Amino acid sequence: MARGKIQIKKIENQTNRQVTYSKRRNGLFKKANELTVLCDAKVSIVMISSTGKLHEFISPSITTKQLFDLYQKTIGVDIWTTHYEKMQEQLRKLKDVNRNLRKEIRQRMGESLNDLNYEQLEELMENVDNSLKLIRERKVRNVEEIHRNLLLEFDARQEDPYGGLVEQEGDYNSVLGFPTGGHHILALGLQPNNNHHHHLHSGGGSDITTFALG
Amino acid sequence: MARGKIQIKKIENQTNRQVTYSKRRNGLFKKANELTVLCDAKVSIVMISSTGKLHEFISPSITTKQLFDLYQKTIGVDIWTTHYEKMQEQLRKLKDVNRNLRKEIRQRMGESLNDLNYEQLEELMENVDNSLKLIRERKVRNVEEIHRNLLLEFDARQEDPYGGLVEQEGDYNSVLGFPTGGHHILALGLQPNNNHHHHLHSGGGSDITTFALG
DNA sequence: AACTATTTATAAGA
DNA sequence: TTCTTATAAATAGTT
Repeated sequence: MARGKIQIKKIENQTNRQVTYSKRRNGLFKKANELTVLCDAKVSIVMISSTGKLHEFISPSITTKQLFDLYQKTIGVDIWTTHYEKMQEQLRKLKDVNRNLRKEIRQRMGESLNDLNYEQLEELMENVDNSLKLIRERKVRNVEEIHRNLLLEFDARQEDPYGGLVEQEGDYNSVLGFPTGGHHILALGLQPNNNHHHHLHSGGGSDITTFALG
Repeated sequence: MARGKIQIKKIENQTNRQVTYSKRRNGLFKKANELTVLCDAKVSIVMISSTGKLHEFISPSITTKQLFDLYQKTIGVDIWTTHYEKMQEQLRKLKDVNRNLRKEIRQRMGESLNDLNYEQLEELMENVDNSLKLIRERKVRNVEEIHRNLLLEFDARQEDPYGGLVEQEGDYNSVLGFPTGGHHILALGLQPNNNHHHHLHSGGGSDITTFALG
């Protein structure tokens, strides 16, 4: 738009393209800022260059998060889906597992036995009978020995209070051999990525920021 | 920028402000589109006018959601914290419950008894002993009756397979009276809001869209 | 990063 | 909202 008109098509020369990107980005952000002030509007601009750099402009009166929240509330697009879909799946599976655990306990307590057929009932009975023997056997042991073990246990548990995460413990599988439907608990890495490069682009208390993609 | 220079400050006359907003918004979107094409960049603009209308521009090569995902991955700031913080808390509590349930089962099976003192061991033994009696008693019942109950149960469970959600079942509380730390599971409403008003702003296969806030 | 000839955006008016 | 147009602002090509 100066020293000659240009066609609006991709600039093939990479250097030219980057220079133009930089100049026009500044122009765009300046315009966005003017619009913010003149019209009392809220503007968010996020852009990624052909080299993968991320730049953003955000009106001073709002945060990007707030605008994103508003955006998703207004448009209804499930922006969060990819992030909480996995967690919801994990939650659902944990609830299933807990449900099965509760059921097993109830059965071991002599409740909810209607779900069991005769063979399962017999199996359960033998299992509980055997458990009772174990417990009784244990009970008759010297109390001092129990106490000594407790102290040893206590030391060990200082480092690993619960013996690992649920994921490491694996799926719920009934000791009585009830089908569990093949549930699988996934390990998820849901911590925010923090090893980013953070670089303030424009001075003067502006809200224009530049980030490098990981 | 024409017929006289203007100060970059809020236009007080509302009509003027809206006219300027509309004109400059078009200008900004045009510039954004040129930048997209010329420099092979990806640009997202979301803006909210002083009257609460939401407008957006997005480069054809990407969706707003993709750019948002990329934004959060790049910047890593916990934009989503408020959304998944609650879920993480819920996950943590479910895992606690899960852990306690597993522990109780192990103890009922005669394992992990070192955590128990003598009184608890005795209580457990009596409990299991009583459970065994219940199960044995049940086992001697007529198999036909069991079968009849099974059929009745089956019909009932068609509607409500698991008898309610974990939330409704309440926290885990050991039947043996172990402390649970007062855990509380929260119910979350995390469904995206879909009752939005959707209105295409610009023609010509553009990616410029206008939304009215609910 | 600066310069500047030109193109483009737009404020005010219709 | 759209058009017109004088003028301010942005910027392509150059240094």
